[in-house]
Amino acid sequence: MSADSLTNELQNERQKELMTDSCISQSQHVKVGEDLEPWVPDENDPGCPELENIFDNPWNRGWDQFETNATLFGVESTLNEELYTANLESGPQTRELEMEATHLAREIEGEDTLDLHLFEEKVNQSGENLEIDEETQFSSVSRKVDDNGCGEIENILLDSQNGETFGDISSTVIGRSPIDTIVGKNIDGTQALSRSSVTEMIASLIPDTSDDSVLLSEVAESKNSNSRLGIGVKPNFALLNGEIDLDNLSVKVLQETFKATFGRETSVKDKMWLKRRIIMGLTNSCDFSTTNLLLIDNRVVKKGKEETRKNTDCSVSVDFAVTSEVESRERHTCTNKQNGTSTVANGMQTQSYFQENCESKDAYPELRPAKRVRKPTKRFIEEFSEEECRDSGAKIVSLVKHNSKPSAYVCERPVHDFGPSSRCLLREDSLGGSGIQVPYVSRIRRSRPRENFMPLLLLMKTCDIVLVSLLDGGNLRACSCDIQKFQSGGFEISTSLEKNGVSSCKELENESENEVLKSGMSHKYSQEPVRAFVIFSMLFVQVFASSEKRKFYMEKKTIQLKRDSQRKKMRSYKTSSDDEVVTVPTANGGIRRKHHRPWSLSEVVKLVEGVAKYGAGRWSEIKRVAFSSYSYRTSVDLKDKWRNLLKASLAESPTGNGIPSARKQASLPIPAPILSRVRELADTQTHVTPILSSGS
DNA sequence: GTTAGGG
DNA sequence: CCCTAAC
Repeated sequence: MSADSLTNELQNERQKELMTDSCISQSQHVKVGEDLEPWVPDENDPGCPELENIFDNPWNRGWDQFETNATLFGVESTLNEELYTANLESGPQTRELEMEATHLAREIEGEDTLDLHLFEEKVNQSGENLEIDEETQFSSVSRKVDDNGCGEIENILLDSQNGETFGDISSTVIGRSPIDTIVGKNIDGTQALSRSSVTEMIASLIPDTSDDSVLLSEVAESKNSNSRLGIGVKPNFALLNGEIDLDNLSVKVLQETFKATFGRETSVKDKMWLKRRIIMGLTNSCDFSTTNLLLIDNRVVKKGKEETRKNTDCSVSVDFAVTSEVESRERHTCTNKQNGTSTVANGMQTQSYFQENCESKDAYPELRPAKRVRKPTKRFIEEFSEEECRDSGAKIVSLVKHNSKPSAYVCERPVHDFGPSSRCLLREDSLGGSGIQVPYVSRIRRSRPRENFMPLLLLMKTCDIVLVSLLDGGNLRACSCDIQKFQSGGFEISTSLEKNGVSSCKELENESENEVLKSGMSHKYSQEPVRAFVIFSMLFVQVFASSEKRKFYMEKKTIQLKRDSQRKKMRSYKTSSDDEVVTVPTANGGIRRKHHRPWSLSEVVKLVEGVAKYGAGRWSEIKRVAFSSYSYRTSVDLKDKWRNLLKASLAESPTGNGIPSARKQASLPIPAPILSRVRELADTQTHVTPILSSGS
């Protein structure tokens, strides 16, 4: 076959491929553009065996495949329905289970949805008019649904571009329920913020939109599902009530804690993993043991006996302190668990504690993610947070909107409130030009979460109540606030944002945006403001700010701290973290390695001495002996530093001729004597293994 | 849990 | 300084 014929062949082939139906039709002289008529089956023709739904046809009604099989072919069916379906055992529990199932079903069917489209469907069904503009209805991306796990990234993205993006969203959100959840814990068992006071507080916080009333009434009106909620196996966070440092726990204990937290065993031995999971679990779970009042996702959840309703008409002043971030993550685990453990069908008595957290999502099927997707790497998140840090230059407190009524204050607390590293930060770019300022959240570095988490945990424990705003998914922040007395007119917000080293937001990855934190410290309710640990959504703040209907007069105000005792407590907590988090802005504008801590000469000397004493490689030993007071220097750090020293010593004077390295001195130059000592040690100690032989 | 080595 | 395989 010649090359030409081959190409011809190919061309023909290609032409055939490119032939369209119309081309073919034309070639066969079929009229192009002829009106098409639908095919109608012949009325008297029963035999269309290829048609779908053949059994739906009238002439097939009542056709029994088994019967036909038996008569025609003499085949008896052995089908046993029970082989494929579970028989419900009738017993004492069945009744309850059925009732619960019915209840759940009713709830699911009756529940308001937060998904715009489902909402639309519902409204359409009920024949009402949906008063949402088309743009919102069809064009807006529904941020509520985090169905692929990317919402998190998205939230981070959103976070960094609040200004542009949020305006859009907030309008959508206002159309829905602005606040989803509040969680309160009563203080001494007799006095607690009542539902209504909480509701009022939220009512005050939320801008007036037509939907608010609906929502709030819903919040106020305790759902009758409460009874179901108190039961079941709860995570035992009593384990975490004391001053337990997760870092000091062994893997075994961590595993036990994990079990207590999640209600299941784990074989994972990775400490860090365990710690993170536990922390997450803690963050996300409801511990009813110390909580009398919970509002979860539009529902008031009450524990045990009736809570008192004393403070119905007190007003609230929120004093935002400490901000940190809670990133939403892995809430899917939660839902999955829920599906597995608390369905009625499996007859399990154990209700997963996820029940509380997730059942609401059952009511919102749209909230249930389809599948889990890999979460962004820590590096990714970190890079993002770095960008964010640069972008939104943190400012110290600021004013917000002005209006006739000075009802809200932005307050700044003394920096020393929660320790030396405290800072008051707000970001001003977050609210789409509304002018309000949002707490600036410092995202923290990837490792050593413990330093950040424990203070947060402890802070939380010093709080009297825990408020969780569950708005839209994702971007949650946590802070602690003082809530003061209510006045009829409104409320006071005094905001002070402090970074009290509680920056381990990342570790608090909230598996679900609608989760509950507890506060474990009981506190007498007195004239003092109630301390609240607040987790709020950035979107909430957005909504809050973007409403023109309710205006707030915010003013900068510094208040005196009232809680010396607490401060003392915090201070004592503080001592445990002797290594404060450092971010070093460099001269050329960037941010340096977040935790760069230059080695001091004395440290180097200590290290060299340590190596001389114990030998290179006994890093943990050296760490224990010589660096016990330097908690930020890990054995790995020592090893790294020694490696660098060795490199430096070799580069500096490989043969003692003292040629300075071409590499410029990044930090302080190591004195030659030390370097020579390093070399000396290296020589004497690495008799067998040649160190860094690759370089020479 | 610690260390080595790559990044 | 971080990460992680390997010990």
